[in-house]
Amino acid sequence: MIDLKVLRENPEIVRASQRARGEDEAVVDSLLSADERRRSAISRADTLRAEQKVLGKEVGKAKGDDRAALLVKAKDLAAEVKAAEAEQNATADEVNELLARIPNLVHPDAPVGGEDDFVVVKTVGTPREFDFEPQDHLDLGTKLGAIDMERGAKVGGSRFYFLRGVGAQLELALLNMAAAQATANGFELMITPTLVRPEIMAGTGFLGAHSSEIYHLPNDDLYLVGTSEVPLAGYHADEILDGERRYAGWSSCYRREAGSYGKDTRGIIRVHQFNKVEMFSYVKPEDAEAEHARLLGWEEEMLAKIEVPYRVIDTATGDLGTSAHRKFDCEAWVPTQQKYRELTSTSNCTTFQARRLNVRYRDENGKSQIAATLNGTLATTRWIVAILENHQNADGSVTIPEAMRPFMGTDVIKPR
RNA sequence: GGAAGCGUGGCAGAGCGGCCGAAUGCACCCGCCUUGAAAGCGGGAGACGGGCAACCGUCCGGGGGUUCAAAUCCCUCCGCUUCCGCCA
Repeated sequence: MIDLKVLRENPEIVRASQRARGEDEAVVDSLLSADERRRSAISRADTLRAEQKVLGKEVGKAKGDDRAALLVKAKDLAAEVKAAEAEQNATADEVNELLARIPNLVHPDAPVGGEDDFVVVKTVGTPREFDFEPQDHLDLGTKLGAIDMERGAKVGGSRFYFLRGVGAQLELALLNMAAAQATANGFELMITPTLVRPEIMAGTGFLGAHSSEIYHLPNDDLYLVGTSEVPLAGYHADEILDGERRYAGWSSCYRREAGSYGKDTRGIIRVHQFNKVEMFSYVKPEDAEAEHARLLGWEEEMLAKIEVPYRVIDTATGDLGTSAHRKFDCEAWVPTQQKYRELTSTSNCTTFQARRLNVRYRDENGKSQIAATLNGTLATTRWIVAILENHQNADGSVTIPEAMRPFMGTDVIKPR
């Protein structure tokens, strides 16, 4: 949630952010008035409660007729307090409900617009010229005995797959390489729960506009996570940290992909379940922007290791997640699509998630402050697409990028 | 799945319906003492909300109830522990 103080002192910032996202601006004024009513309700209830406290003590001391008379007064006051508290709760609920509808404030430098209005920050490497007709990742993967889509569908339905043999090895090599890099860079490796409680899912901002993306188990009221960002953000909920923290979460991720019918139906680009190593940082708000640049740097370090051409984009405001202040994606070149496709995504969520989840840190003066959270992808199953297609050879074999060989144990994988 | 018990401040751990935001110990901070430290002595220190402030209010797992008054009594949900059963 956003900071109410910012809203009170600078509502125009919030309005501008809403405009940039293409979201409702009127909610800002509704919230301002609800906040005003809430504060006066608090003040009324506080005053009455203070009176009640004093009177209650007198009742305790009084005897006989005095006591009876005081009791009558106290009963009336109790009724007033109850009414005032009801008003306080009602206005607080109203504020919270409106607050929950406002996504994070966007970064002033983020490009304004929709999905296609991103800005290319840079392009690294050049797409390879093939002297043969390149195969797509599914043809390659099938012939290599790496991907079994048909049986995936038989067992789990559409958008499910088996990684087998060298495919499974390739994924483990990739994720292990990511885990090793993260550890070397000071991240603590974490294997997280992939089912979480509603408060945690809501706290990370995924139960708002994008809730249809999320699997829910109604019998247990648990949600399947679409990224280990969710459990890692919840990890320190209701805690006060004594410094910054960096975690690398390894988990399976589950996405319903509702509303993407017909999109990327071939292969493992868009699937219901995949694995991912995700970086997650807790830092002071003033360090968040610098941390965001560092996360992007570590993503690029990983991309360099798989030796594929890629570009970095600054995502447009309309395409930001609820919690994101700014987002950079790294997109790898996919030869058979003649397109760049997203491999990583790093978001600066500023204090938005931490405020909902009540994650704080102790500042130099010993005061508690809301922390900032950031996340960024280090590797996912989808990376296999880029590796297979970019490093394929005319005979259908695939050369393993040098940095991955120690993790893979071989230089090349061949059709069976 | 059944049964019982428990959930209090950074940690441990007291707590009679009003004198409880809460004893005590440890840890922490500041003094004194000491060449320095430890010990000892004295003092300080929770979180959140409202207010320019003095100050006021809220918070004893969450929510609801009883009562003039709830950490304390009742209901409910969540979590933890133990025992039994079942399954891996």
